[in-house]
Amino acid sequence: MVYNPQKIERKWQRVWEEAGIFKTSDKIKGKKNFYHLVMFPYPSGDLHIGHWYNFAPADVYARFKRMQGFNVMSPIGFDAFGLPAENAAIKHGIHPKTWTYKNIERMRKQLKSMGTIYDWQREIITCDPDYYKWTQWLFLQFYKAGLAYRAKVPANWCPSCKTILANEQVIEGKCERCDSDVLQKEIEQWLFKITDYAEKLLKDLDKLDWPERTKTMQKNWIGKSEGYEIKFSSIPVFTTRLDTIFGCTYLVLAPENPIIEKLKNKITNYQEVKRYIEKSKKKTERERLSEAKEKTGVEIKGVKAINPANGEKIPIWMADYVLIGYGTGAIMAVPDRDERDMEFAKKYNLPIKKTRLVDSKKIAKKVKGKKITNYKLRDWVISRQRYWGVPIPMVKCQKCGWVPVREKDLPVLLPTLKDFRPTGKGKSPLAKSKKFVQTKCPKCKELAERETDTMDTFVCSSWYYLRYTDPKNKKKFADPKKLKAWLPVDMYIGGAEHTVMHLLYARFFTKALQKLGILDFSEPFLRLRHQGIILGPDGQKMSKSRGNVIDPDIQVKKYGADAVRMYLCFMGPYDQGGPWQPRGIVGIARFLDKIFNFQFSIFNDQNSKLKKLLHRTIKKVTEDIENFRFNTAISALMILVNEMQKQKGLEPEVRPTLLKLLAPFAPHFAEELWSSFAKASEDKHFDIKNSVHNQKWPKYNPKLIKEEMITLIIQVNGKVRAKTETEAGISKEKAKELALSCEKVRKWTEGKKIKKIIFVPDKLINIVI
RNA sequence: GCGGACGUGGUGAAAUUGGGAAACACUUAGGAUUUAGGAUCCUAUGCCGAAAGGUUUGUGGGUUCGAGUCCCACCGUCCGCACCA
Repeated sequence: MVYNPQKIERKWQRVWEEAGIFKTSDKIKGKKNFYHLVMFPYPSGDLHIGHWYNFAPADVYARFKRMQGFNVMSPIGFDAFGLPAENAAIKHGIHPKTWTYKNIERMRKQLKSMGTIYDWQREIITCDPDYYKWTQWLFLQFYKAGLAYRAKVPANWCPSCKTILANEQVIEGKCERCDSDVLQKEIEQWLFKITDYAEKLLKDLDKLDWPERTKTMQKNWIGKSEGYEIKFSSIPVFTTRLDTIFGCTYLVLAPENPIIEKLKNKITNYQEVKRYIEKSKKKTERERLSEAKEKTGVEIKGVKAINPANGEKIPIWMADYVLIGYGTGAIMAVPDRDERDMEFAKKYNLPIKKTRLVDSKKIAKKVKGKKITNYKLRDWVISRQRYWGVPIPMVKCQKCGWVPVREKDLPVLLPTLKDFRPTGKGKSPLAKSKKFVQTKCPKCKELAERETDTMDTFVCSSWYYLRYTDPKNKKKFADPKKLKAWLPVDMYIGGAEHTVMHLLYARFFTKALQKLGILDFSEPFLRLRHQGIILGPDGQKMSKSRGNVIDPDIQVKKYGADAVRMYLCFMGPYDQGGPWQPRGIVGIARFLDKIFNFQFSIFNDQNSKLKKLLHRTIKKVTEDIENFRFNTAISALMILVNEMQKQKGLEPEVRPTLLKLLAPFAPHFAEELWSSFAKASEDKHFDIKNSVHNQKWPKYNPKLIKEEMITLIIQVNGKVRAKTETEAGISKEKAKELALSCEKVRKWTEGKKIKKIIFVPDKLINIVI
């Protein structure tokens, strides 16, 4: 018999699908529900090896949990709205919708070839009206609760994508998607009040089983700091170091600070001030960042502020190193204590004064300071001036102002536009469709206009994990009973790049919906694990131009899906990723081949070495999968198989147990051998109910993993000089005797005085001379 | 600059609480089998050495009977934040 993975895999995928063995029901008697979730993919066109690395080891975990007796739900869907679909569609001259659904079709096929346990009946696609109807509904709930509001705020404008971006989507002053320099622009926008939840988002991190670095990054992003707000004359200032107030020698305002406009009449150099304001407005975010080393500023002449601590008159300056969006947009400068203030003071010859530290609380009382907590987190701008997204369900009426669309009129359908390209004028292409724009006011029924901006895609992905529990519900976004049955998510797996975007937004949504009484839990994802990034064989990021892309389809053709799954698990720690080694997968292929062609005979020996190894392997594989150490789990299986080969016969339980342990990693392979094994041993037709995947995960016998014989390490002065086999539980005295009788040891100890003996039971003895 | 993670053979990597460094693979070499190639099996494979033995976890120091693991300094890589007062 030759191991032919392609044939086997196709066969079993068909059998499983027909039998529906991976369909999930909301309740199974005697089983606990386990919600296992992978971050849903963006329908980019082809499944690349990175997707496989996300989904395959995750599927190993899901299958493992399933065999452990949990009722596992592992759903999949597509995060289908967003800029890339539009950009690709523009490039290829097709409609984003056509492009998206074509890609989904293709990716579905590829996903199925992986042999995952996804329940396809729960599939969701965020650009389906059946889905985004509820995205709009949730927006309306937020609006009613005051969590969605409209405001003219300075926001990040990407001139290439021609839309506003959230702070989280600007990386080093550049657009997260296209790398263009981002400009500051003031437009009226819809925002979500995520800042209301800053404290809760920060505090609740403590109760999550998430990677530490991810929690730290969220903490830093939220950026809490406590301090005081005090007034210098009429100018409020925020400081965390009120104790340094006696060293304050001048004030600095942000150029955008509205106080400057109010002081206009008193300012003697207003022209100069205005020029500076205009200049800093024109700078891109990145220019401001790159100029960070060289500070600039202008004195606001004609006005002075008074330091409330000592009554001193001090000058007021304006500089763009002070940010309008943080604190009060004004600082008290203490050059003696603050490097930045010192640099500025030196450049412009401002006074520098040695400060004496005082008690913050006392001085706060004296200067009437208010205790204030500030966060770096800003409200989430969700308006996008682009076509391929969820229409914001709001109507602007001349008489009534902004009015929400009535719930029964949802969804507000995204019109099919021929020209869907962004306009660049600060309005979405939807504004070009009269049919879409013209509507009646839901309140007064007069003619009115629809909002034409669409929502940030991250809104769609902030709640998709809720919809999976009840994806076809037409009356509710999800049935409360079903939500209760599954949520919160027990295990969430995906890339670390979503740390301050998706993962933060989803947490905010959950908290907001809890407050609205829609959900009864406060955190969506209890446990989180990240996968690393797979690099090309050359150790570089995979890219078409470098020609180092590994196509999973080709690997599957060559070695089979099971080998690809297993190799991805075997290559190293899951969160580390690393280069794909073309030769590496060969080792896995050989391993599977070896098992497939294994010739064996059965015999009984309750205490055989192999049986003990088997139970140790069960223990190791179980613990390793639970801890996402797939690589060492596989190496343990390899050790077992190597030992099996050395033995002349097998204990009856060895083979079936090995197949169970292999089942999560190589599901088709294990099923094939399991079925032929079942047929042979029971001489009846294999029944899918007895599938290896419906077997109970093996348990180890604690008695069998206890060692009776150990290898005692004998050290002299901490150096290994000998090893000896001896029975477990040997006493210190006996061990000493044994050690000193060793010829190799005597060579080192002869004629020397023993100072000390260190004995570690069942492990080692160290003779110090 | 600040914060975090990390640094182990030719390669991917292992290594409970400080206790055998390099498990498991890949690669390479030699051998068996084979018409040949491939596949498979056996042996070897950190470095120096014929061997005995010595030596090895980025560098330097420290704690300890004993350090890849703990502490200090430095070098390097990666990630995140980036004037947040």
